[in-house]
Amino acid sequence: MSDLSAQVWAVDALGALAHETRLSVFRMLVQAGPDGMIAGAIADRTGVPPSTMSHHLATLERTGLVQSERESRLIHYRADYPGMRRLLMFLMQDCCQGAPEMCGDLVSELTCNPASKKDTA
Amino acid sequence: MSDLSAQVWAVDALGALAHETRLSVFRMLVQAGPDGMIAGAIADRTGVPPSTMSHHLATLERTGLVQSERESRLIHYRADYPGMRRLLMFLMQDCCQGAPEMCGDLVSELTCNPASKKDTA
DNA sequence: CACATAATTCGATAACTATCGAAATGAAGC
DNA sequence: GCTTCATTTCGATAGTTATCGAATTATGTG
Repeated sequence: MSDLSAQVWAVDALGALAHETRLSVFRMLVQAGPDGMIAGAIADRTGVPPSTMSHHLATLERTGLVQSERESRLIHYRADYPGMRRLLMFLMQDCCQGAPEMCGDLVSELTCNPASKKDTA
Repeated sequence: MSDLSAQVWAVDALGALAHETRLSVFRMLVQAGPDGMIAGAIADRTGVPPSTMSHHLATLERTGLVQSERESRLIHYRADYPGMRRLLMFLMQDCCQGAPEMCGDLVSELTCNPASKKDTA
């Protein structure tokens, strides 16, 4: 049962990331770390009008890829790490069936180049 | 340079998978293994008319997630493993920056539960 | 070459998604 | 309780993507 509805969710989550603006925002929020960013700052930094950005953020939140929290007048958005992890798990496990040609050694490649290319070969 | 254009490609590839029919087809092709499946069989098995399926397959192929090869009158489609691997790499490395909360231990979870849930918790 | 079969491309229509200004909501501060 | 500021919701329009039958191309067979 989990598999069919997992796919329905995955289609939605993939669709949420399948947009230039939304993918940039998600990456920006990953970079921003646990504090995330304020809605207005996200709109400013991307040059997208607030009402448009609000829709994009709602799309990302609806699929569980970002979370929001109001702090007085400001709304903080942050990347939802478990949500993204769930998507990666779906792709590797349910979709690719863990096939090593696709999934193998991915993490060790990351571990050797942890999120920056400063480290020389 | 690679990062900006990698994102443009990723948006396309994510969009290719962000469709119920196309995601099912991709999973079906992973299951089918290296021989892949014939176009008509894919259409039959999903109940989607051939012309519609042809568009979906073209979308998947355009983004490098499947490959096709003609064998006389039949066209074989197969999952493009390096293409999917590239997408997983993008998501883990460029998008998530290898953050362990999202990317950590994914492969070991796969290794312990290789593509089946028979194994109890 | 006529024929049959596999698949694609064309073309029109329907369905969905994106965009953004204007109006509404929510939260403070005076 | 009026004002201001941050953000969302509404609503209309534009743009993109999906769908599928009909026409076309590619390939093999008698």
